[in-house]
Amino acid sequence: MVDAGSLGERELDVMTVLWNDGSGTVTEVQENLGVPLAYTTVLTILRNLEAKGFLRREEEGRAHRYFPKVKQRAEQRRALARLLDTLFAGSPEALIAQLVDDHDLTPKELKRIAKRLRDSSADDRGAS
Amino acid sequence: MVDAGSLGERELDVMTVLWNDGSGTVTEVQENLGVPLAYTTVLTILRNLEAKGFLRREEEGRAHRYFPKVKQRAEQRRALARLLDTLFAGSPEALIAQLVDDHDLTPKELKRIAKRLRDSSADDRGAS
DNA sequence: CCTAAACTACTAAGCACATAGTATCTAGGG
DNA sequence: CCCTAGATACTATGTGCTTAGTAGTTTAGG
Repeated sequence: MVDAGSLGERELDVMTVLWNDGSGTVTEVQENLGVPLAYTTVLTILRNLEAKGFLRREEEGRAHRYFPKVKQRAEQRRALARLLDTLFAGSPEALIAQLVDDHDLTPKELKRIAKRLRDSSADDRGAS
Repeated sequence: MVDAGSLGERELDVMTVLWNDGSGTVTEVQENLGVPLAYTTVLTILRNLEAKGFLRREEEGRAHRYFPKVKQRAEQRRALARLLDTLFAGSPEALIAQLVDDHDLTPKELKRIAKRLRDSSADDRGAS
């Protein structure tokens, strides 16, 4: 199958901890996970993620320290692209509209986003 | 497990066909799927989706016609919320920024979206 | 009436993810 | 030297998704 693309729910949780903290041992990850999981469960997930190329590992004393090998940015992009393709028919407009309609975006946030869009827009029209 | 929440990849493909067309028989769905799947495979997916409550079924002659029971909107919302929570730390801004930065958007689209945001913003501030 | 075609129901195999137990190793304190 | 604590490696179970085959039913045509 060599999907190598999609992370499972828990796998994603674990990756998120590592992205936030930069690195972690099994114990550290276990502690920083929202959900309570057995030590060995966390270890298994980490090993699976390593096998799939999402992490690398360094020895640290008698333990191992795990580091993200892929950037969160890359996963964000991948997941977003997939969501766009599947549920939103490839229309970013539809997605953003949904976001605006469904979420409690404050006017403040909206203004910031609108500004960002305007800036970006300007760039696209001919930066420098 | 009664997850009832997340659709698999193919399940989502099938739902998309039904959302687009309004309804479909096994053969119709099979034909409108991008991927080539055996008739019985499509049937199985449809039955599974029905069992999970995503579809309902009506007899039509000797065949069955399947209808979406959940709205695409609902699934969009669910999937978007989930993506937001997991990979984007609950920040719609970050998500939109990503969308913009990844240059999936033409200036034209950006302008339309910005307008939509402005309108929404106005609403929030107090539409007259 | 009988056969072919279309359709459904039942069954099944393969794989990935979630979860965790047992066995083993290693370092440090008595 | 021995034992305990902490760590990893190996193994295992349950579940869900994907894919599809086989058996059975129903309908239309000859």
